[in-house]
Order: sequence, then C-alpha cells, then structure tokens
Amino acid sequence: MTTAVSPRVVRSRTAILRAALEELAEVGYGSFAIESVAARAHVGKSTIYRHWRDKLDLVADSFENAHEHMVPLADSGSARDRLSLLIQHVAEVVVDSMFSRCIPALIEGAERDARLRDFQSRYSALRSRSLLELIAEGIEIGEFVPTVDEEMAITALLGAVFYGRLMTGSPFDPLRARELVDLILPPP
Amino acid sequence: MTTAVSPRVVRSRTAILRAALEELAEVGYGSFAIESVAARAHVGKSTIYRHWRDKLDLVADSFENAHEHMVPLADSGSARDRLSLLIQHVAEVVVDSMFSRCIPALIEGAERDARLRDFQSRYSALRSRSLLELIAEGIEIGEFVPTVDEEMAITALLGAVFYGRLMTGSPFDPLRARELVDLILPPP
Amino acid sequence: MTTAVSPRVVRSRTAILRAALEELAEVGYGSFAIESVAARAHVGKSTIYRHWRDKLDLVADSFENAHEHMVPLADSGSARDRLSLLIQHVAEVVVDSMFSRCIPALIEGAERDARLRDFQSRYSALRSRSLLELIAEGIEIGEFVPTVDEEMAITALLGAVFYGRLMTGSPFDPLRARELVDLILPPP
Amino acid sequence: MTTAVSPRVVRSRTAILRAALEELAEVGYGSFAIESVAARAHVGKSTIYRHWRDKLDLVADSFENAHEHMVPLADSGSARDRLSLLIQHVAEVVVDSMFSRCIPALIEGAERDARLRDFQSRYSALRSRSLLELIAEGIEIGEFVPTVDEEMAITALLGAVFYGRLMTGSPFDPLRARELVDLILPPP
DNA sequence: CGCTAACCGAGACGGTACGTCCCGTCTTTAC
DNA sequence: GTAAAGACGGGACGTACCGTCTCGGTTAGCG
Repeated sequence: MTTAVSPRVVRSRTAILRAALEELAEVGYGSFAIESVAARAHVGKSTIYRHWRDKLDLVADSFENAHEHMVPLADSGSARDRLSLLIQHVAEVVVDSMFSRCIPALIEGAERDARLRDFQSRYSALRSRSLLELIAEGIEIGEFVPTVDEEMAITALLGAVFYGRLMTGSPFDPLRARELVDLILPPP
Repeated sequence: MTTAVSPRVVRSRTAILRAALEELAEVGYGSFAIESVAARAHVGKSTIYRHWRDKLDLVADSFENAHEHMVPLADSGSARDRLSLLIQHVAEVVVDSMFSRCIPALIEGAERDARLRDFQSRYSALRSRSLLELIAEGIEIGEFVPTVDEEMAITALLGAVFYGRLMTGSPFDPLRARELVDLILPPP
Repeated sequence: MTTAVSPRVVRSRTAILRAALEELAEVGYGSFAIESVAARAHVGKSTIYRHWRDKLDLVADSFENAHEHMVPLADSGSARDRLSLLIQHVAEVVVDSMFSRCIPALIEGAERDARLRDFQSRYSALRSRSLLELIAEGIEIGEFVPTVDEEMAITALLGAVFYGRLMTGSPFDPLRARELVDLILPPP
Repeated sequence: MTTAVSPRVVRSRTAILRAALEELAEVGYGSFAIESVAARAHVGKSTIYRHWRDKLDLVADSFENAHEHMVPLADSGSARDRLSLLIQHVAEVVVDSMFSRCIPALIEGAERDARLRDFQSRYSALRSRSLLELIAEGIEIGEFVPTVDEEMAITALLGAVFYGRLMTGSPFDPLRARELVDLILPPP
C-alpha cells in the first residue's frame, strides 16, 4: 500500500520535475541550477530540497519521468519493416527531443553517480529488449540470417544511431534506418 | 614569425594542461575546478587565466593534447586483419584510458561550446578517415563486398564501440573487434 | 465570563511555556527556535502558532511565567537587616537562576519589542517598590539618613547587583549585600 | 612585525566594520544579517567571510572598533569634579550613542561567545580603572572618605548608570552624575 | 452515549539568511 | 617585468528556521 500523498505534494513534484527537465535540456548538466528550477516551477528552493536530497537526486528523478516510450509504431508488416520503423523512431528521438537534449547530461552524470548509472542501464536494457524481440521474431520467420549474434547486431544498430549524435556533428538520418537494418541484418 | 616563447611559459602551459586533464579524468566535467587545476600544477590561478579565457577554453585545449593517436598497430596482414586491429585499439582506448574518462565531459561540453564541438568533429573525422582508407583498400582487393556504404559501415563500427561505454553499463569487449568487423563487413 | 478552556489547551500552553523558558535559558535568545520548543514540548509547531502570534510573543509570555518572586525572606529584624536580605536575595537570583539566564534575552528583546519592554518596566518597578518600602520604613525609624534620594539609592543598589552580571565577568557576591547597603545608606 | 596589508584590504575591512556597527545599532543582534552588512558596505558576502570566520567573529571585531574612548574631559579641578564629569560622560554614552545601541547585543552575545565575553571584560576593566585612579587620588588628597571599598563604590557608580538603561525604561540622567558621586562617596 | 466542533500532530509550503565553494577579474608583492 | 599570491564582487550550493497553510485524527462536552 502506497502512503497517501496530498494533492499539494503531487502538484509541486510534477511542476518541479517538469521544470528540472526543461532546465536540463536548456542549459545542460554543467549549468543546471536548483535555484533556477525553483524559479521555473514557481516554487521555493526548500520545497525542492524537501523532496530530493540534492541536485543529482533531482536530475536522476527527472530522467525517470523523461524517457519517451519507444512504442513500436506498427505491429503489422514484415519483421524487417517493423525493425526499421523502430530504429527510425529511436533515431528521431535521438536527433531531436527533450530527451535527446538531456543525453549529454545523462552521460556525464552517470559517470559519477550510481543512481543515474542505474537509470541508464535500465533504460538501455529496455531499448535493447524491444529490438531483441523483433530480431528473434525475424530470425524465426526466416527474414534474418539465423547465425547472427543478436546482441552485437543490436549494439551496432543503436550505436550507429547514437554515435552521430554524440561524437560527431552530424546525427544519424532517421530516413536511413532501413538501410542500416539491411547493412547489419542482411536478407538471407 | 612566431613570437619567441619563454621556457617558463612553456613549463607552465605544459604543467597546467597535464593537470587539467588529470582533473577532468578524476572529478569529471561537472566538478572541474580551475582553482583545483592551479593547485595541481603548482601555479597561480591568474597564470591559467593569462593563457586561457575561461574554464571551457582550458578544457578544450586540454583535449587537443589528450587524444591518443590511433596509429594502426600493424601495416601488414590482410585489410580485414588490420581493420580489426584498429577497431580493437579504438575499443581499448574507449574502454579505459585518460581520454575515455574525459569523453563524457567532451560530449557535455560540445553541446554548448563551439570550440569543443569543433574538436569533437575534427577528431571523429580523423577516426573515420583511417577506417575509410582501410575499408576502401579492402574493397579494392576484394576482401569486402564492394556495394557497401562505407560511411554507414564506419558509423556502425564506431557506434558499436562507443555505445556500450556511453549508454550502457557494459563497454564493448575489444577482443570481439574481429566479430564486429565480420558482422558489418561480411566476407564476400 | 471567561470562555471555558479545555484541559487539553491548558496542558499544551503549560508545556509550551515551560519548554520555551528552558530553550531560552539553554540556547539564548539568538538561537531560540520555535521548532525546537515544539519538539521539547512534544507539540506540533502549529499548536504554538495557534496561541502566540510569533517568536517574540511567545518569549514575552514566557517571561511573565518566569519571574521568581522577590518575597522578602524575613519580616522581622531591623530595616537594614531586611533590606540587606532582600538585596542578597536579588543578587542570588541574578547570579544564577532560570531568570538570570534569560536576562540577556530580555534586554535584547526589550530593545525592539514593546511588549517585552513593558514587562521589563513592570518587573523592575515591582523590584524598586519593595526596596522603596523598606527604605522609607528605615528612614522613618531613623536607621537611614533621611536626606537621601531614595530613587537614586535604589538605582545604585540594584545597579551594583546587575552590573557585575551583565557588563563584567564577575557577578556581585550576594554575601556582600550588607556591605553594599552600608555603603549607599550609611548609618546616621 | 605586522604583515603588510594592502590598501584594498584596509578599505574593505573599514567599510565592513562600519556597516556592521550600523546594522547592529539599527536592527539589533537578533536580526543582524551578514548579507545586509555586505549590502550596506557595497561588498560581496564572500569578502566578509574572507576576513571573519562567522557572524559572531564580525560582531566581536566591530565592538573593538566601536568603543568610544572615555577620555576624562577635564584634567583640572577637584577629584570630585573630575569624577563627576567622567561619570557624566559615561552616562551620556550609555544614554545615547552608537555604542549604547549595541550594548544589548553585546550582553546577549557575551552570554554564549568567549570572544565577546573577553571584550566585555577588557572594556569594563578599562572603565573601572579610570574611575579607580580618580578615586584613589581623591582619597589621597582627602576629598573622599578613606575607608571606602573602592571596588564596590565603582560598581555602584557604574551600575546606577547602566541599570536604568538596561533594566528599566528610564536611563540615568547624566546631569545627576554629581549627585550620584556624592551619594556613594560622600564628602568627609 | 453519541455527535460535532474545536483542537491537535504532522509536516508541506514559499521564503530568507546562513556559511561554503568556486567563478572570472583585479591588485599587490616579490623574484 | 612577469608570475605568484590572493582579495575582490558575484552567485549557487545545501541547511536551518521562519510564519502560513492544509491535512486527517482525536477529544471533549452538549444535546
């Protein structure tokens, strides 16, 4: 049984988390300021510290509320089609979204903080799982070569999408998702 | 004509850059403190500000001095062998090295600062180029399938290596470099 | 007709006033914290604010309940003896008592707050009156020189007692009360 | 040898101490705010904390710079005249002066802080000493009764002056200094 | 004897000041 | 004449209380 939480608390928490995410996306992890979040959320600084131990705790919690769900956009079509669409969707989010603008903060934060590291792991595992299912299905119905190491394929797929965004100036073009899938999981 | 630079200045610059890199690797971008760098380098804070405009400027300059050269470790053997070795080397650096520990800082910094962004681009271009040469050579001598989109293959190769380090808890195992190459650039 | 006050209210008020006085004596006016008083009295903070407007109001009310009565300890003996005993008693209270430990708070508070100032006046007037009566009696029966300015004598007597406590490190020794009386009100 | 202090430091220190004294006189010890002192002195808060450990340290140091010198106003005339003048001067300062407005703060502070206690002792000892010299001189030349306990007389004199200011609403009238002296040190 | 209104504790709320740390600038001293 | 040392104004940190404000959960006493 969850302890009853007054509506006041819910309002504050919600407003603060939203504001924190905005702040994170706007000024980045380095310049992220709790006082600024408080101002954004029209809330006293102490209200934030009442609910979160410190800056990192707030940032971590914000991420939990930030991840946009990677719902497969289609549940019909060939496995290859659906996989491509999923990759395309991930690429779109990575190219530009609230979450995307927070990824650098997440990476930097996870380097030092266990809680962020944990969120990162859980979230990337989630991402991998949905891909894994599709690939397994595709192999079963003979659309993908069965000998492939699924794990590595997934890493290559997601890596390609993230690498452009994080390590070069030119993010991966979502429209080339199909090409990427065909490169890594060639038709038999 | 380059202005003559006193040896004293050179000593300071060197010590400061080394200290900055250490600091970056040790406490991360978020907690990076100029005053701490000054202490590490046994140098006055003002000496740092004499040579670099501000924190970011120093960090950016540190990176220029940080990148470990991706010299291909072998210049004989098949193109596939040499490519695998190169990927393995990159993976080793990414898994654990001074540079590796600074990547999160670089990503976070590049998000806001043009100079870091520029360094990031140049450096990733460098990385890509050496791979590109090897792949082109491999295609020419028939070790790789010629129809492949080299750019995308490179992105997938490097992405796989970086993705594990940055977005999950389990970095890419350098010993699986050959497997990765075979996955993305299958033998004809 | 006074509104009937539930025993609960009486219990709270009493416990709070006692706790406030303790707090005042223990940590002083500067560090006096309502939240700490609430904790001491095992009472909610709001219960305090229900009965007293603010910190000062509580402190002022505490004083009303704090002053130890200056009952003349003897009502027989010569006027000089009784005066000396009274001064001795005052000195003992000033040297060490709950009230004594609160005097600095009272002085500091009275400087800014009318209600504390009022309490201070009333209380010091009380003190003066009992001395005045004794002195008048002593003059009447010829124990004291009649020409003396009673007001000034009282001020000198009480001043000597308080000065040591408040402005120097060495409080007035109660055992020297008789000496003091003899100095200021010499026998004819 | 005192370490040379740059003129900048002197300017800050001076401005801050002045501002602190003003603040102390204006809002009292309880509401004394370092941030307010900083604003008054047009100085960064950190500049204050660079020179003084904390609030109390600043307050204590302010007092050292606050005490108005009790120079005997006359060095001719009878000992009784000069003593009266000195008492009158003390009374004037106690009735109304920057220092006077800070006395409650001093008393409250001294109750908890050793450094303030020390200042209070030193300062009151100074006051006593000048009176003692005059009284000793007066006794020698036969203006005062020789049998008097000088210490107690001084305590009564100063006590009378301070008692009105601190414990009642009506401070001692400086013009009655002579009367007071005659009461406590009657002519032979 | 049971209802209802006052009173209670708990503690969230927006604030303000604390004392700390570091920023990037500026001044002074000493080598 | 340059570099160290470090003071400067500024501003965010995380803490402690302020005085205000909902909340449910007793209690007490009247009906």
